[in-house]
Amino acid sequence: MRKLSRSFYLRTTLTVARDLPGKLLLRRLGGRFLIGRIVEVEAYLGRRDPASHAYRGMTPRNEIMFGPGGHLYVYFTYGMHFCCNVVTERAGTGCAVLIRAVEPLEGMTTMERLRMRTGARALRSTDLCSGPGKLCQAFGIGRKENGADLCGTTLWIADDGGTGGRRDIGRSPRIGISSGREHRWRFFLKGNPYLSRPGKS
DNA sequence: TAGTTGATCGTCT
DNA sequence: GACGATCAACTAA
Repeated sequence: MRKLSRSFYLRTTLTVARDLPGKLLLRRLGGRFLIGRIVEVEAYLGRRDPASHAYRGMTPRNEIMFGPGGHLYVYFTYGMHFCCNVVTERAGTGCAVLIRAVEPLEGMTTMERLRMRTGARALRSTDLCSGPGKLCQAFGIGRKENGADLCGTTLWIADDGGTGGRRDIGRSPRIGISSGREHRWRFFLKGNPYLSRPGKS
């Protein structure tokens, strides 16, 4: 298993987004490991993308997006949820990839405990990390993780050669976007039961 | 199964 | 002051 290097993240955002499904998200949390396979992501293309937080330029909230690739951009939304993004490309571009869903592989009892804290009731394994807000909760990702270096030792992404080639990757319009006409910038593992919603491509 | 709604607050206009 | 890259519970059919 190989930790992804900085050069992986510095590539074109759509390329990074297409390559992320199938990779492993790893988190060291209080002496334990949390591991999940990324199954669903969305690309946000910075200044030229009306749906991106970076569309109107840099603000105190989104400044991490304008840093170099390979860092985590975490933001708070709807008054109750966090979402986590992988910053891509070189500094100044404001590009990122939102991680929307993960298949839990290790540390599931810790994930369950973290998810229960804010009152979730039914917790099948397919409900643990099947959405951007859910996976942040399950992995204990919040304000403190904003700006975390994915080339560090507490939170990173790795390749275990776990899934096959690009034929397994589906593609569809992004979810929850209302501004402008939508692009097919959502990438997911076809037929995977851990998606935030069925992957029709 | 599809559609609706309340919770809750940081961010930007 | 309005709204959002969401979630879970609820209703109707």
